[in-house]
Amino acid sequence: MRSNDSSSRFAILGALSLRPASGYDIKRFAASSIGHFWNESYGSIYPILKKLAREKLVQPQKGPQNGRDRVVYAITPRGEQALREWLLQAPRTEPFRSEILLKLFFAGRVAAEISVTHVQERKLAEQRRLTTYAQVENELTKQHGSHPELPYWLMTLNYGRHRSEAVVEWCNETLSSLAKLQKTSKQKRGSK
Amino acid sequence: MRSNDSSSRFAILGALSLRPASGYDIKRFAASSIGHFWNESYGSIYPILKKLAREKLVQPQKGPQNGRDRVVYAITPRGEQALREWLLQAPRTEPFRSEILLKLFFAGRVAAEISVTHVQERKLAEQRRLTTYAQVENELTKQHGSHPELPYWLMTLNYGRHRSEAVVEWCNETLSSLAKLQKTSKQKRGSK
DNA sequence: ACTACGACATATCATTGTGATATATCATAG
DNA sequence: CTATGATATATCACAATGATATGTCGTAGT
Repeated sequence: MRSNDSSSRFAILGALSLRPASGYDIKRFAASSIGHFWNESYGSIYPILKKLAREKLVQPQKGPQNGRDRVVYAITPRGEQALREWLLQAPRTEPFRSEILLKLFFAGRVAAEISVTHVQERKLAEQRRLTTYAQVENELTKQHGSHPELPYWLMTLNYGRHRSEAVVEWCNETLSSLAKLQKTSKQKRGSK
Repeated sequence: MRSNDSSSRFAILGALSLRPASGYDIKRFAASSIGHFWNESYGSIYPILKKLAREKLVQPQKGPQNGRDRVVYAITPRGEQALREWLLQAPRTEPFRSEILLKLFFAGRVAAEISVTHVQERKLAEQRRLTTYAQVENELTKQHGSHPELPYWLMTLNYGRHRSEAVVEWCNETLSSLAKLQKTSKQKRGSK
């Protein structure tokens, strides 16, 4: 029955609590701001917006706003209330599904070099993320240095930083483990 | 068109590459072994098993095996080949959707105490995970100390350890940030 | 001998989300 | 004046979840 606990609707409601926006705007907001830890696809945004409108949690603003085919939604007081109520609930434990770990678990079936490549690529990706986080933090503090919500934004950024650093560290350890595995398997082949 | 790239089918194929198993067995395997980083639900396991059987990547073994309504599947050589091919492909970057971060991003709308509670609970959960990982590592090295794939299993465990440690560290930093926020907001209320 | 319970086993379904693609408009650079 | 790229909404097949239904079997307790 409970069809109102989807977190997506609250991500959208949250975006609208910052400023009125169209589905397209929300997608771009999701891609930039909260995009580091939250994704929304058009496939959910537009249906959810209509649903929220039916429930009077958001209001489509009048008329074609630009001449464009643009529907801008604004959050209603009821919507803000719903958002606050959701914020009170304990967040769900995030589902954790890692394909690289799944492959590593079964990696005995292929050459160790394969895993080395995968781990190296992952390491690079996380390092790129780290530089992105640093840039975002810089711009954020410059442009919104006194915004009252800045501390919260920095907390989410800090999460990403810790996470990526941990993954890089893990990559290093894993690469050295894999190197050892390669050595011993070469020894075996050599002694045959 | 490409309907053969679902990772779930390879998780199942991987499980069957260890030993023949029923859908129920696979679910239990997923819940224990790879369960720390991979979940499978009955809703995918049974349909996928049938699909894999149609594609001759697995073979249902003959007859009711126990008197029970049990269908045990074994991987075929073609299935092992498909598994190895999948292992060669670069793993997808794991989708990262964190509800606690989403709530934190919008947490300015509610009292800081709310966020404190959420973060504390998360910290406890990660600490519980860490003790679990330690136990699993212990049992694994005791019971399969010389298993050739043990190093790979330990790599996946090590990932979980790094990740949870990073989250605990983040929780500590976040809790102290939140404490500061509470102080300053009390000051404001006091000076009014 | 009976029965309640928990483990075993498969199946199904509504809901949620993704990612790709289709369609169309508008601004602007060449 | 036309090609391109940003803006904007919509749709769909596919994937996955998680809850629930249905039933069997072994066995512990009475």
